[in-house]
Amino acid sequence: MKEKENGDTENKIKEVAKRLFIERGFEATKTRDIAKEAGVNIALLNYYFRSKEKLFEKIFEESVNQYLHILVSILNEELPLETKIRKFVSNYIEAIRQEPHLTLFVLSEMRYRKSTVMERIFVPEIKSTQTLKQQLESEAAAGNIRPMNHHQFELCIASMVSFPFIAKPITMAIGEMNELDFDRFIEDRKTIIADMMWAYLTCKNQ
Amino acid sequence: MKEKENGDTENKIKEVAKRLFIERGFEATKTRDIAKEAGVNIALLNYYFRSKEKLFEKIFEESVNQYLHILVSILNEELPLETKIRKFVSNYIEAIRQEPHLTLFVLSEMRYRKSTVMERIFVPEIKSTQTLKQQLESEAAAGNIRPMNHHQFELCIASMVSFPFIAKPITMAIGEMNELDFDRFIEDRKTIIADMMWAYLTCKNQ
DNA sequence: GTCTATAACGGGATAGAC
DNA sequence: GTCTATCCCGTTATAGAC
Repeated sequence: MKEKENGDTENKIKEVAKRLFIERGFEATKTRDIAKEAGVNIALLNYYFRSKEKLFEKIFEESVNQYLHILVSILNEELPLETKIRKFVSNYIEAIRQEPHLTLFVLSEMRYRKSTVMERIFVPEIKSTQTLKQQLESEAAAGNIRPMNHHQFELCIASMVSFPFIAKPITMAIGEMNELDFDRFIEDRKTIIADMMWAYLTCKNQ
Repeated sequence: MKEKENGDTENKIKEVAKRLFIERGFEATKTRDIAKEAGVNIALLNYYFRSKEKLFEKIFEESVNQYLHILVSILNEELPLETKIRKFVSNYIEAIRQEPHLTLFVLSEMRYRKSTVMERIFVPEIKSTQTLKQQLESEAAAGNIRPMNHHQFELCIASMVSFPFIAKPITMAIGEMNELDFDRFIEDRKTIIADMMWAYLTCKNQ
């Protein structure tokens, strides 16, 4: 009876599969590679998950959930607007740093796979975030900031935070950066992005 | 002798292949699909391009070039900074509208294919764009704008412009948009993005 | 649960006729 | 140049022993 120290083969497979899927995408990931790196046989993948497709769907759904929890949790906190923006940008960046390939993975798989994940999970979860919207509206009504569509607002932040990671090879090549330079570049961005959003909302000299 | 009205089979193949590669990526695009949609046989692909790999490389290189010409041409024009920003954002958005899948295609293929395209073409082309950099520096020296690293500046614009297209399905779902709504949303962004960049650069009340 | 062996299939590439 | 037929490999999935 073979018994790995911590037992669970199923999790080992899923863990490896997740890493490979995220790095390479669905098509480029071969079941053989997953099995090999997990130290088991292909037959086991099918024993636990029935098919490559099913295994992928499970992982994709988990990834989307993981990605969402990064975002949503912060948005509903009770904080003054400027503080919230700064905290959100900073946490968002840190979260992506933990799993830098996740964004591009989700976006590229989303494009030609008509997964039901989006309607089932993504949209409901995101729409639960109404606090920020109300905050923008009331601050604008009070004349403290300029009025702004909250979707535009959110998309600006999401863009500026995640794009450098999505386009990391290009960013690094153009700026002639090494890994350390890139980290510093991203660190600087925390302030820049928050300042920029805040400048736009509050700037008087238009 | 079969002669199509406009002759060139080779171009027909390349055209179809380009569309499919851009829509689906390298791995998910099958030579059989290309041949079928081009109305020819697989043997012809290899006759003209030797292999799927070679065909792809050619198309990928062309796509990168196409993408770059969108960007670089505007950046070197002699225009006042604010005008240049507004024109750049607007033209960039229009260019992406012509080929909305191109950005995600280039970025996702870039990630796990160690193509030589980037070092050979991308970097030299982008680095030819020094005008904007100098402009930012001299305006800052004159006290007209706040000092800002030009890579950060460029990346902010590129992010906010291209991200909504990369994440189009998500953007549309969250905002409950149809195609027309999305177009309007993007149209609004032209002003928002330019205003935001300009507000950041010139805002006094920090 | 885990393995070996093998079935079943799909996909890229080529030979050779026209 | 363009086709048909075919090869051959890699990949997914399953049967069946342990």
